[in-house]
Amino acid sequence: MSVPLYQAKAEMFRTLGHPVRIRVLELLQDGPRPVRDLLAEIEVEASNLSQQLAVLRRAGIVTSYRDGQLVMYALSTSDVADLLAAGRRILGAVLSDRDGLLIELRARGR
Amino acid sequence: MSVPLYQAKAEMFRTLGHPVRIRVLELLQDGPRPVRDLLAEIEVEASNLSQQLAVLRRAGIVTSYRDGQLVMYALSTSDVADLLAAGRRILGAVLSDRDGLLIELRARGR
DNA sequence: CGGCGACTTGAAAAGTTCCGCAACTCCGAA
DNA sequence: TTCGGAGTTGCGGAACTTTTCAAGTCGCCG
Repeated sequence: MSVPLYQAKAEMFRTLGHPVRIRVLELLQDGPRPVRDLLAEIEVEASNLSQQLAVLRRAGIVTSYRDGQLVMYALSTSDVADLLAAGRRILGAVLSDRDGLLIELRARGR
Repeated sequence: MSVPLYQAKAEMFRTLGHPVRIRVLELLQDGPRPVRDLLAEIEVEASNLSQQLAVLRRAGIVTSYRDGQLVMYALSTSDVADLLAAGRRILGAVLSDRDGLLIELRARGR
């Protein structure tokens, strides 16, 4: 066992710590999607999205495959959805006194 | 409009993405603890630990208070424990997928 | 009061991550 | 075969984080 467990955990959380990556994961919660779709929903350069997807792929959080001329991405495990849900709950708890984000959180769930 | 929600989420995950901070949170899961204790369990300089604690404090994930000559830290919400548990599950899923792949590769002599 | 132990803060150096650009690969259609 | 669309990769500089060291605060004991 070369990498200590707490370091592997830290790496995993750090992998989620980027706005584009969070948005990708939220979109993938509803099922696999082609890069084209992700690109249409997230305002970012193609090369930037591609780099963020590579980060998620390297961490083993998503998988990709080619379907004809499109490249599809999917969550590698549905546990990711639980993690995002737990994150949402903490954000709710932490923001509950200040910052109007809480209202947005309740209204949209994402 | 304040900070977009997906950015607040990303910041929260980024906050957890550091080995020392993960260890602190794991130790705090069993209840409040003084800095002295944390320092004894985590191999790091006092000033470094203090900076990491400040990061967690600023993010609202932990709270601190003074008790006599000691400073105590505690999780600000028990939801943090759920998040760590969800992280652990994903790590398990991701690592076992990798192992599975490794075994398959070995079996095929590639 | 003065010193000590327990922490925190500030600031600079060292280390990482992010981002746009250009160059690339790959597939399918003409 | 050549073209174009869909993605990916490499690179360098800007932006951010982490670490370290020195100096600072705070409460307690003698």
